[in-house]
Amino acid sequence: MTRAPASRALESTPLWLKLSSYLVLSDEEKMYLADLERTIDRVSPRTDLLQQGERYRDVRIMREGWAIRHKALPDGRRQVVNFVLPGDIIGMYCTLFESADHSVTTLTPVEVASFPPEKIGELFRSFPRLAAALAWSGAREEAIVAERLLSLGRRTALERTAHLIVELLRRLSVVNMVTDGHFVLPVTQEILADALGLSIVHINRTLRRLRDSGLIELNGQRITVNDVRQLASVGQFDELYLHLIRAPRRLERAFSGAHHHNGARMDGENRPKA
Amino acid sequence: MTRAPASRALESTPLWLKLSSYLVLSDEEKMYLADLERTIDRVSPRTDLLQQGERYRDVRIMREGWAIRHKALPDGRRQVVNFVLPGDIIGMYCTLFESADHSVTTLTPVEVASFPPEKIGELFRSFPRLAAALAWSGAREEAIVAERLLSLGRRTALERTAHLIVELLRRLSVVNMVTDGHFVLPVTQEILADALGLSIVHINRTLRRLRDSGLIELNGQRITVNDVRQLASVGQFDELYLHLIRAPRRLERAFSGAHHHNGARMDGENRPKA
DNA sequence: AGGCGGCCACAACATAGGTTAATCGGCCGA
DNA sequence: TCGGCCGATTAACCTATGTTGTGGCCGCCT
Repeated sequence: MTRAPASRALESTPLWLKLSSYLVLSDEEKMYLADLERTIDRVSPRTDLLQQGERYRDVRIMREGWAIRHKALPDGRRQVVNFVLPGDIIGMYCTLFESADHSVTTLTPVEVASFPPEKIGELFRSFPRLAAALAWSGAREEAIVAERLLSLGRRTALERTAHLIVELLRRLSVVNMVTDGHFVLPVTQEILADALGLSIVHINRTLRRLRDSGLIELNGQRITVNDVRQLASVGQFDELYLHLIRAPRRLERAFSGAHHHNGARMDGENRPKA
Repeated sequence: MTRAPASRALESTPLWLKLSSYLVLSDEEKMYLADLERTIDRVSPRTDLLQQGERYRDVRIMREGWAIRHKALPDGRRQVVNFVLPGDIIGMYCTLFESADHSVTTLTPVEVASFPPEKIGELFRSFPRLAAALAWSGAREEAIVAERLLSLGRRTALERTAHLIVELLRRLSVVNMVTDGHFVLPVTQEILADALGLSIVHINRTLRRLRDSGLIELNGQRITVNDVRQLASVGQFDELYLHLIRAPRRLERAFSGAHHHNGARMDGENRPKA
């Protein structure tokens, strides 16, 4: 793990992009966020950022690369709970727990920022709108896991696989990682299998079917989605669960501090005072 | 739905019991919590407290009875995401989303409290320790869903079923709903099937196996767990994911407000449970 | 260059779990 | 009291997915 200076503090980081799709945030908030992303580590592929049973440390922001959040059974069976993509947060509520009930492992070279969990409290106090945006990001993660539960419980292998591909497409779009319907999927079939609750052989069969039907193409790690509509329909994909809609108006009342009398609007370009 | 006056405002509600297992809270905090639970509704069995696609309204606290959180596919297949037990919160972060991606339906007569979501912001500002405890409860829910994902993806039918029974036993214990290893399981086999991603027939077979092996007994809605250890071992149950351990010390730094000088210590007279 | 390990691919076979269908008992409303 | 309905139970049969095993490709090390 290499620690490196932040090179693009005031550029648009993936997290910033993601949060911006939800809430218009002020420059001041952008600066605070940039500060959270100041301490940066570079991590090699196939490295654990966190291990099941281990004590939690810092909160982390994924800036670049892919990782997986996964849980293992004592006998080695493994389930990938979710993919960690640029702009995702790792262990946002880690202070609340004594130790981690899952592992996080990098798939590619990764760039992560870390900050001490106390910052979260500070955030809620001083930048409630930003905190709300982060809370949204966290709640959305839960929604994604719940949707994957629906997949594993009630969708067939073909449906699950199609659904996952569309989900990744949508999530990656938000952070500008999709061009013309294709993106890099730095994932072995074993990992896909562990994410979808299938055997590696069956994932292979299923991908073949999707390729044969012309819905997707695979060249190495690049996947091209030829017909999103149809793929989404195969996977019974309904993007409601991604909660991509902008923040509802009522958010202001709930999260902005009553002790900040600045009249800031939740959906405007206004900003609360520090 | 009948609205009724709160009858036991200052008694120990299930939520209070649950939070107390995590954090020792002050009388002031108890009173604030009681205030959140002041507006109470009674709801009949098989009633939706929330419907997929519907706009979110209030935050709710389950005080009595059971409900399920579930998601449905357009063709009717259904997955139960989680059981909502007394002391659980429904839609804690509901302000953040425009509309619900799941439904919540009662299984028994239910007593729920409702409060407007703005209270959550107030909570974070004025009662940070209580807010931390609620955040813990929410984060734990996510952990439970992730563990169920592991079940559906990688555990066999027998393992899943055993695991769920032990999980319910543990969760119900915290709110004093278990006596001598037996509790009321107000659930049809169809619901169990939908929770475990199995067919109704196969759940039946599986329960039979568990009964035949003497691990559990079923009489109507009462289930008796004869040998928790062994049942846990069948289900590869590791309670780590329930995060039942008392709040870590570092919590105080993160969540307590810097502008609050109430002298309450985050870890009170706590000690980790054996 | 040769060998090795990781990953993909596919065929042949095995099985956990799904489906269909029939029976039974309990509860409730007419 | 008599249906009628809902849920549990079980048997017989079926299929989606798992398992085992082989071969091929490619990159990497020595």
